[in-house]
Amino acid sequence: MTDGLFLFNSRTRRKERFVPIEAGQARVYTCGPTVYSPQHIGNMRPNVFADLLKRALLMEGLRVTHVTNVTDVGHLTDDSDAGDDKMEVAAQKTGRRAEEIAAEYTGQWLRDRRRLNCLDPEVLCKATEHIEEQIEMIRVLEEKGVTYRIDDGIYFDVSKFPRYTELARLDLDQQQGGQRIADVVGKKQPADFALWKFADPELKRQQEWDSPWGRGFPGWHIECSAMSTKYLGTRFDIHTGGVEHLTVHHTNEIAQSETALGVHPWVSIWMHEDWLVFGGEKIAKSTGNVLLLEELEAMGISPLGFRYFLLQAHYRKQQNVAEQGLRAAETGYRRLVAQAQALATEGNVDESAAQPRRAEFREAVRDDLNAPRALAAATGIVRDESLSPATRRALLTECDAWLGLDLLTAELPQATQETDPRIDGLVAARQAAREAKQWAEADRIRDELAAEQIVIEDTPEGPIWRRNDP
RNA sequence: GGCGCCGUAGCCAAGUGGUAAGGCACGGGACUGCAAAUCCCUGAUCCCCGGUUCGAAUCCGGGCGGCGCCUCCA
Repeated sequence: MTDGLFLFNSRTRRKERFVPIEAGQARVYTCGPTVYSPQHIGNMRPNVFADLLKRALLMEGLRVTHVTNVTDVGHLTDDSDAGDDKMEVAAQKTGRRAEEIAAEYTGQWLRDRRRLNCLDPEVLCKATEHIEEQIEMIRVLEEKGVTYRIDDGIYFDVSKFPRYTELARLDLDQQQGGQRIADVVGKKQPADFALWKFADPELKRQQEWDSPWGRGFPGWHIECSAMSTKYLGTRFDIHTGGVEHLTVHHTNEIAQSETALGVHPWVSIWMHEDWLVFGGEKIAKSTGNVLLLEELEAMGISPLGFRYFLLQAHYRKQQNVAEQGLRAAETGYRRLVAQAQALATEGNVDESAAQPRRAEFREAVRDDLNAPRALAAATGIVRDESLSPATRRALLTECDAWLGLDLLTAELPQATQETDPRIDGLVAARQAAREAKQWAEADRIRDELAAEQIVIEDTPEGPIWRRNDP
């Protein structure tokens, strides 16, 4: 592994050197959230991962067009339409409009992304605003003769797409799909999936549209194909998403897109991040063990402390989330920031001395976004006393362009910001006792405050206090 | 049943053929009236068995254990 950015391609299952389709320009599509409920920390890993990818591409000097979708139309719980529509269910439960729910959770997601220092995508597109494009793509597929109509909707016939099993290396005869859910009657083969679903006249949906095939709503997979084509063209460089999408969603996207657009490969590199697990189980809405970013903050884990946590593991491996690990990350993050910011600003930058350290960091980034190694390299820079403080600062600024941890600019929580007359009084009383060398009294007050989770720190400028993290 | 991932110090986690990164915790030290905060130091032969090799955590074979996907979920 020498020059260039190497990325693991799920399609070939190898690390490959990234070569953009158009020189100097990278086009990336990321499967975004379905906004029927709050996005939890498990959902944030793909955001941070995609952000690291984007920053790595920028670091290579490329222009980046990053497109992310928001699924704001309830797709169905499965392709065969045997389950409930999550947007519709959420709307019914709360008595609110689907649009209202979507707007709320889209906003929450964007806020959390930004607090995690994820760069905004160049294009943020919503499924409901691209119904036309989806219908158009389905129309093209129909013209090409790969669709068929049954009572339930318009379906894609996967037998018409020979490369169907390629991405996930499927053995269709051995797939056990349809075992846990009832299959739709009339499908030619289990893997066929809906492009357009007909509205059930009995059931009044909030979200339905007219189409050449009748009133209804789009199948889940078509939105990504239609919107990526609109904003990135008929072929683009990188498509990211969670591992669980390999077998169904991305496989179906490829079938639709390559058939409709007549291209291959439609996407050069497919990248998939693995799950965050908690107590031996994935963190997901379906398992119910979700935790929100704001809940993390209430525990004393800052958003960037959580980003640091995520950077400690490689994106292609499952990462264990546990309170101890989160706290370890928060502590490690604060110390790293404090050390970085303590570096003197004056002095010269020694370029030749900086080079090996820079190389070490970039090597890690270029090796399939190896964040743990990159983070270790940055930690090494802060503490490398053979480098002048100015050199270290300069290097850390470069590193942070990728890490996104605000190493030199973050404002750490200050201990003395809070004022409380009673506590301030006790702290002052203790200080007076100390000055009178009445140690027993001083310690008694300190113990009293400690019992309420208040910690006193004696600094050269006098005592300060803070509440211990819960 | 098919596809895939993983098992490294107390915890998290890099490393994928040449003799074990990093973080946190613990312990020791400095500092402190004692603490806290801070700084310094300190720990593992890599799930088990067999094989290949001059040499394996790293490759191959066989076990044991955990996780994910094949419904929606990042």
